[in-house]
Amino acid sequence: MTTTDPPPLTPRAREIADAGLELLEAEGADGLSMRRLAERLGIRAPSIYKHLPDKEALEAAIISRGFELQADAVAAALDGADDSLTALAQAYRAFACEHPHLYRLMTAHELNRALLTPGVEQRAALPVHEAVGGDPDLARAAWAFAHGMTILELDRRFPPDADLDAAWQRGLDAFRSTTPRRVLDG
Amino acid sequence: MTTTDPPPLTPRAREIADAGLELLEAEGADGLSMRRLAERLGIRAPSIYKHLPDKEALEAAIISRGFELQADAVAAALDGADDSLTALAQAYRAFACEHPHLYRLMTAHELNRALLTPGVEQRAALPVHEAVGGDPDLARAAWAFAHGMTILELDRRFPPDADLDAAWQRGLDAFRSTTPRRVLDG
DNA sequence: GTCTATATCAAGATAGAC
DNA sequence: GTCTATCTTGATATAGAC
Repeated sequence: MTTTDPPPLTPRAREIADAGLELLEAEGADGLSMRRLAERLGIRAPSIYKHLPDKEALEAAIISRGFELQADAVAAALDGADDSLTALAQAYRAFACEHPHLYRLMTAHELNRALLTPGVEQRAALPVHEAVGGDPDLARAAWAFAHGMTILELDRRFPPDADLDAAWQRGLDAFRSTTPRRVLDG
Repeated sequence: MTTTDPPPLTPRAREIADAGLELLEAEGADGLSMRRLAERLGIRAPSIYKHLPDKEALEAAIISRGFELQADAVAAALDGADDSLTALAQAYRAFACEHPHLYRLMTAHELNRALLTPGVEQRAALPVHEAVGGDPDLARAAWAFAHGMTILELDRRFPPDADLDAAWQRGLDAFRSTTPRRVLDG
């Protein structure tokens, strides 16, 4: 199977996507319309279509940028940390809390990967796989835990008095106390 | 603080909400409009407003029904099961896979609890707390894991070749191998 | 690269008659 | 309990001039 990478963004398309990210962070996904984005850029909505084919491409550009920002934030937190699993979890949660609308756009829908900048999603996912010792099943379980904690917090699904730091601790302890399949096999 | 429970639904409002649930399951959240719901009921959209104040109330009625269905499904699966954690996880995942649009509506947004049927959300959450031995922090961590696995599967965020059964196993093993705080304290 | 003008569509909701 | 008629809003997107 061959898939074609999306054409790289022109400089102007990048500017538009950056403004879209700002708008998303300020107003949420509902506020991210072509009209409002144009308003923020000081142009009219139809002009955007000269640089990006449609709204899906705009969102994909924003999501790609989000994965880059997330990977950078996690890499910085992991640099020199002695407890990599805790550092990873803290960085993951902090990124989402600082960019809640972006995190939701990145995670809370199906994703047309063909529209993303190649490799960005994998780069963002890599630290989780490394932190659990390379077991892909365990990595997926740990990611699910982190995403669940994160999205439920953002959506205020936990009781207001819930101690989320404690819940994170209990979950991370659980994943620490289990044995990677790679160890059992090796 | 006193909060007022929503008025109970009239029989006709229940019929409308039931039809709304069917429409949601058939067409997804985007298909759940007042117009299309009316069409399914053989009436005109404005008539709905004689029975439910607005769309938010309709959604709350559907979500309340969803919690009831979920609690029933989980209770049935737990009845007589020897491994309650596994049975709970399987029932949770199965419910979501059988009612993906309903599960999303129930979980993937903020929730105005004041509009829900009193107690339904707590009843649905109770089995998780019991399965982990009563530690609320551990229960929240386990719920986050289950929700993360579930919503990432529904949104097709795992690689197509990922072994999700194995990932569930690894996660459940992790939570099994950890020590409930209640045990440490007691 | 941006504009005006417009097409197309669909949403939630209300007023008031019957 | 349902109807018709309508309001209001806002969305994505295209054609074609400048």
